[in-house]
Amino acid sequence: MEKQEDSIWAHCSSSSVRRASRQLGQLYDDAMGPSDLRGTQFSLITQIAYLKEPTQKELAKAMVMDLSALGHTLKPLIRDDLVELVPDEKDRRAKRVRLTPRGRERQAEMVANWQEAQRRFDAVLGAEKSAELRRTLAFIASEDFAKAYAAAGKKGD
Amino acid sequence: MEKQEDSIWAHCSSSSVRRASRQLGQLYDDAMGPSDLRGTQFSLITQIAYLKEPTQKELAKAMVMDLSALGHTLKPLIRDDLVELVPDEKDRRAKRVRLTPRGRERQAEMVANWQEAQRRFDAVLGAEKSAELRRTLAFIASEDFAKAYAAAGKKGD
DNA sequence: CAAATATAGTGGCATATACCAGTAAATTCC
DNA sequence: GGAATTTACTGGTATATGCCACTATATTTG
Repeated sequence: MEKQEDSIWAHCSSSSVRRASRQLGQLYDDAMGPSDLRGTQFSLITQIAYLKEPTQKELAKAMVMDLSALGHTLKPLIRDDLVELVPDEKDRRAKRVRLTPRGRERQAEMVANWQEAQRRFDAVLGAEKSAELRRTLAFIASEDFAKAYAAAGKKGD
Repeated sequence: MEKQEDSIWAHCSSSSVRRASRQLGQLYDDAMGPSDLRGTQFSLITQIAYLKEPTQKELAKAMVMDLSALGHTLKPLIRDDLVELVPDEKDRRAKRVRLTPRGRERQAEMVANWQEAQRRFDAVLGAEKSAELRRTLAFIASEDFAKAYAAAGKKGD
């Protein structure tokens, strides 16, 4: 009981993930070269491209991000004319997120840079472990995980 | 080559880690109960306690965090009298980070809450996979990893 | 030892991200 | 169909985190 000798990283999954995300944020941003686009922004516009004009709500859910956080994160991209918000036809509350031509262009340009950053990652960790890690993290980010996590607290809480 | 059909989460380790960290930030903060202390702050003061009065530089390194980012992050904790900065005796440039009595108290109080949050995590992912994940993430956060990552770019770049 | 350089921190600015309190539009319920 | 509720988003505030420029102190060098 007096021990708890080890660093928190050895025991806390949340802190471990967070710390790794700081390291990778740095490494990927460096590897992707001097672009005005951050790694976070690249993954965001890539997700927008993938979802093809999602509402903010849909995009936030895919990103596992708070809706208002997403709104704030979009602002610099809108300011720089990479993204625009267009009101939904049917639901006038909703606004769809769309890449501008410039946004599509920048996204496409960055793909090769991202691939290089990811190639390095795979080279260091190994393609197998890399893929396995992404699967595990995708599960952790899933709704199923969140539900199971909530359920695991029902009794002990 | 035209494909790239899958979502970015399936291919980008950095984005995957980041997205999982958002989810876990939420889940842990919820599970740790209504405290004025965030999960990030708990892990920070726990690391301070572990290192026993580190300099900001040392602490930043352990956290894999930018020195100035650390400085900013410490401010609310100093304001709330959980942490204090004391000039180092020998090197007057350096300031050591020390928990106040109140800080030690709050840290100790939160340990049980954190354990519950972590217990849930292990329950959902499985203790084995959980431990394995933390090992992988600790490697990713290590200097060895950063060096190997840099080296992996030397040729292709 | 004095000048040049390196190190530790600070402050300003920018993005990332969350919570909460609105606002407006849609949906549900008498 | 109009009131109550829910949903989608906005804006404000706070923490999280990084970069850069600057300051103060230490270390290295000639």
